[in-house]
Amino acid sequence: MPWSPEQKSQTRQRILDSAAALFTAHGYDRVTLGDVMRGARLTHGAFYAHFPSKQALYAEAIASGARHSLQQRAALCGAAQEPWPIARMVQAYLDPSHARGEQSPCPLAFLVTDVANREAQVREAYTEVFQRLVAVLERQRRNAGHATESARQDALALAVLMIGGVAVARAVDDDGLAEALLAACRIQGGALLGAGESIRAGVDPA
Amino acid sequence: MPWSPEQKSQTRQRILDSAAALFTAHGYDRVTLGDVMRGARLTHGAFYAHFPSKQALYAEAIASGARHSLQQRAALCGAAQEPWPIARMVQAYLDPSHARGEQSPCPLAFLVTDVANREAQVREAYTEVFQRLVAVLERQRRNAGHATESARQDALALAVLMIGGVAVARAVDDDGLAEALLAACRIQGGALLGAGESIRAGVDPA
DNA sequence: GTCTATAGGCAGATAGAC
DNA sequence: GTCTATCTGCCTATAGAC
Repeated sequence: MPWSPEQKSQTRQRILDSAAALFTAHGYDRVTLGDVMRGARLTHGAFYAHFPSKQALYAEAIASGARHSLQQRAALCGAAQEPWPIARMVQAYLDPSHARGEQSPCPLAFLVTDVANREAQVREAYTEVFQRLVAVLERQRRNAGHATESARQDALALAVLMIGGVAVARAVDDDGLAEALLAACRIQGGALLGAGESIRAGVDPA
Repeated sequence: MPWSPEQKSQTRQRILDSAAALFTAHGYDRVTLGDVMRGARLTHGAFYAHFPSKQALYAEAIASGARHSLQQRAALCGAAQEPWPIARMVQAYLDPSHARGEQSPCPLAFLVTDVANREAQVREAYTEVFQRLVAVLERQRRNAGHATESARQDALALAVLMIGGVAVARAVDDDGLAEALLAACRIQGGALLGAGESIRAGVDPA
């Protein structure tokens, strides 16, 4: 059975997709290479023809998974939408369905803690995707007429609110609490984005 | 060599302290029972005289560690301090030294992701401590004259900002970025607490 | 490139002497 | 209660046939 060069890269991509889904859902240590390869419809022996180690796969899976997740979420809130497509993206990010792991969840939130103290490769991948998210949020603030420094501060706080909100919602063992907490983040996030009256729901931050 | 009843509970506490420190720093899977027992100056064989399983130890370590961490942080910002001791506590929580793991770090932030999808025991422990933190923040808002519902929303968002801020700062591979992000959270957290002019540092949100 | 088989190591849990 | 020794199973990584 011959193998075309593009067939290999397709297989590689299948492994990567399987890895992104599994790692994001369960964390690095609770996923075995056997699980990943099974998800890619292969056996574990074939792994090392595509990646040098589990750690390397993890780093690539984070990069690939986060890009895919953010792009999809951005696409869902289409560029051709109303006044603030980014505000809608933030709301979608903080939706309970995302915290439950539906619709290609974001490794940034699902793996925050899992990444700490891990090899340089992994943390670099995480950092790069995080910077990308912050940049998107920051541009939105600058376009709304805010000073560069202030826009960056708001963007950083908003990114933390998004990631932290989903992460804590997932950690907590009480659906009602999780939803209340996500709602609070959506409101606070809306305020931070300056979406103002059109999104806020009757809060009064004094 | 005889053993008094209180000597056993002292030993148990040593194990618990060792476990809290190690789990918080490295996460559940990267810590072995051998590590924990070594930290308590015992050998691994003695473990099961005190706890039924590693998971049970983890749950207790989270509860004990978080209580200890929050109490200590609250104590550091003494009850006899200026107008808003809680505002000071929030600032201390979001200090880079905390994110670096100094001064008995908070499992709530260091283990957010590590706890997801784990046994009921573990998530219950996490949830209970989280509720405790939110309650403290919420009372502060109510005492400041805010409506109950609004106070709870603000408290939830603030808790997420604290936990998420420290977690992301730890995940990221860039000290400058980590500090900028923590600073943004401190400012945003100060605003959320209504600490206003006395803590804010020249930001203009609007 | 993919398979089966296995090397090699590690860690949770248990047994039994003291 | 604490120790040493061991059982047991799992997982990363490699070897070698196809």
